[in-house]
Amino acid sequence: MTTLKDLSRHLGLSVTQVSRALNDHADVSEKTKVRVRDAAKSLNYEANVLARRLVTGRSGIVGLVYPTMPDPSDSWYFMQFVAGLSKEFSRLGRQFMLHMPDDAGDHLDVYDRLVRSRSIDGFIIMTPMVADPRVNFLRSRSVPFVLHGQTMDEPDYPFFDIDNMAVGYDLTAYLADRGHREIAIINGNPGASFVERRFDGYRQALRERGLPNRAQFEAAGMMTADLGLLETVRMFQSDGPKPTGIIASNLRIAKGIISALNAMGLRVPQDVSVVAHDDKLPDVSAESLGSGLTTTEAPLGDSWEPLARFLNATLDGAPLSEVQEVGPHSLVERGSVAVR
Amino acid sequence: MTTLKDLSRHLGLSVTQVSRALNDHADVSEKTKVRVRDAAKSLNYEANVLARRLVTGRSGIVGLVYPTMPDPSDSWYFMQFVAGLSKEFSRLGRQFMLHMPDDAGDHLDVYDRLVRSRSIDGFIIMTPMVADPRVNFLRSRSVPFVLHGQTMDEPDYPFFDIDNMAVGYDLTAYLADRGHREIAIINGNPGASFVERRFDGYRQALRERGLPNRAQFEAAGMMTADLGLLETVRMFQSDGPKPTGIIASNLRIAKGIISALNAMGLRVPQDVSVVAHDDKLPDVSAESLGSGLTTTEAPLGDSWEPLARFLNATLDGAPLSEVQEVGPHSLVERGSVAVR
DNA sequence: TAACGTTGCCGAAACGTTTCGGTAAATAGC
DNA sequence: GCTATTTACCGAAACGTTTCGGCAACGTTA
Repeated sequence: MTTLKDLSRHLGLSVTQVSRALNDHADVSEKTKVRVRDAAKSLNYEANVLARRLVTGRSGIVGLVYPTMPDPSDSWYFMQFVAGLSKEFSRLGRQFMLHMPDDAGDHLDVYDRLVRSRSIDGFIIMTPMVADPRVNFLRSRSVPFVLHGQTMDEPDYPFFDIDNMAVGYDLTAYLADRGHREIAIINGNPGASFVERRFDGYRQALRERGLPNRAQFEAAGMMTADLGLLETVRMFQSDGPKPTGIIASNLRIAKGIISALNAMGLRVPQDVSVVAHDDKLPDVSAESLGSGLTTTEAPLGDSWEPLARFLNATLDGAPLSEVQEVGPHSLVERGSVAVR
Repeated sequence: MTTLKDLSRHLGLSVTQVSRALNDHADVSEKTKVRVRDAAKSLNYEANVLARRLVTGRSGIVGLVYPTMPDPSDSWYFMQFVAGLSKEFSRLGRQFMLHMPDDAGDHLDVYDRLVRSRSIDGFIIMTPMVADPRVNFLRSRSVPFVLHGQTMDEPDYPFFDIDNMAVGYDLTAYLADRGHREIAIINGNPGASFVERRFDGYRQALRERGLPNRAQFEAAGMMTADLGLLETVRMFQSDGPKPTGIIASNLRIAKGIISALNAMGLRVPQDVSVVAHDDKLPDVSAESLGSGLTTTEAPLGDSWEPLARFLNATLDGAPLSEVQEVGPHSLVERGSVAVR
């Protein structure tokens, strides 16, 4: 394999100058640069990344620690995410590495080891918690990272997110403004930041309109059709008021809600209205649920490009203002809501 | 960050001896080893992989170049594969990196770049072709790799595979031995080694029994339910003899076959018998197809452990005999075959 | 006691880059 | 014509490991 030394010998230049020429530094004459580049090409020279990494102290690799083995139904999303990040980073000249620890937990030890052995330059963090230990840990070690989402405090780190509070608010307001007074929400795992933000939006919309905020109308859990089904049945079988409108935090939950309503002989939207947030994953579509589901939508698939870009820019020293973004979402009416 | 030098100063030992102690070399006294290990732990020392890589010339990273963006229905399998390899390698002290090139093709250029820049020590190669250019390329550069499958020639490389010829043979023989004379097979993409081997087994079983081997009874394509459906319809709508037994190369194809038969008013197994190979993927189960499908089975999920182990051993210099294995498969009768 | 193998240790070189500090020669300023 | 600046280059150090060759001290053997 050709090294810089070979090249320098061959050209009658110092190793220093050859290195600087190839890296396009200012104090190399244009003529020499051309000469060096030609020689590099003809000698089939490719820089040894291992040596470069040692001296720069950077591995050139960014990582994602995937917390759990995803549910089979999440696998398409997972794959899209991994593939998207992988490609995006390779386009940006970095490598992306996935780490899947065996056991559950926040895996701070995994981060610690990766950081200490200097094998990872920066991290992508998915679905952050309200107070996320990973964020605190990486911040304390001043290791670069980018969040898919935000924690609850003012973000002093790079992130890409959608306005989940607005999502919760918009869906609630949509139902309320059409006369619904008893509105339930079936949300994701408690503690996850996006879940709490959607709850916040939901509560704020209720509060502003003087509508009741009932504890038994707030459900949370792993976002599956089963959750939607079970929680809907629970709400309709317990004593007290029944919801006339239900908000689902994703389409799988919505699917479960609709199954439950059908099973109980309730029609959508005549008896109960249903709205949901749609991540635009290919496993379920809002059109195909019932006779079309009214949703807020924001494609999850649009997130990896900014995430990769932001982490990359951060590693290149970009200021915080350039690596924070709240992406758009929109409301699409499809007729799963009746006016009361 | 603690370095070897810090450690050696702290212990009053030479850097050499500290390094050798941590790497468990023979010429370090047991007492010193313990002392060094304790100090390393208490000083929170973790070897700088970048330096180690430079001096050993090895990146410690193995790679998989995933050829295409998998079909959504393949994503669970893909994820299992990636997760399995990732974990397995991390257990073995290596890191696993996925590369997903944008465009289709052999991606020999991708392999070339990864090899030349010394960023990957070895590769896992999935679904090899009968004559696989990647195998030839890596062999010519003497880069270690392991095959999930085999090419058609005598394998002089590490691999894990199942006996696909036997799979084709067993399924065919099972039908033939129950009186079927017109047996069709719907297989995977032509050129893939496992596909051709199953065809070979199918043909051999027919030949040995003096049964006709009709070109129109051999179908191949992307292994989806659509393929099974379309090819079944084609076989029954064209002139000439109709199959009384159909072999599906996986359960998705089988599902399509059964849909087609149902649509045409044919019953399984009374009118047409169906058997399949079952990879034990969680999206379809042999039990739930029709009233239970007779299959050969070999869990794909059992493959990544040997694959990782073999590549790892190869990198550590293990002889070929220890890194080649043909895994088991079994035949499970479930009553989708009628005796004629 | 002399020769010899074993044990436990060390200094220095090597891996192939990048970069710091310095230095001649060429150019510019006045 | 003299000083100041710019241009183009170089030697050497640094990054943190692993490993090669050597070397004392010690016990064993004859």
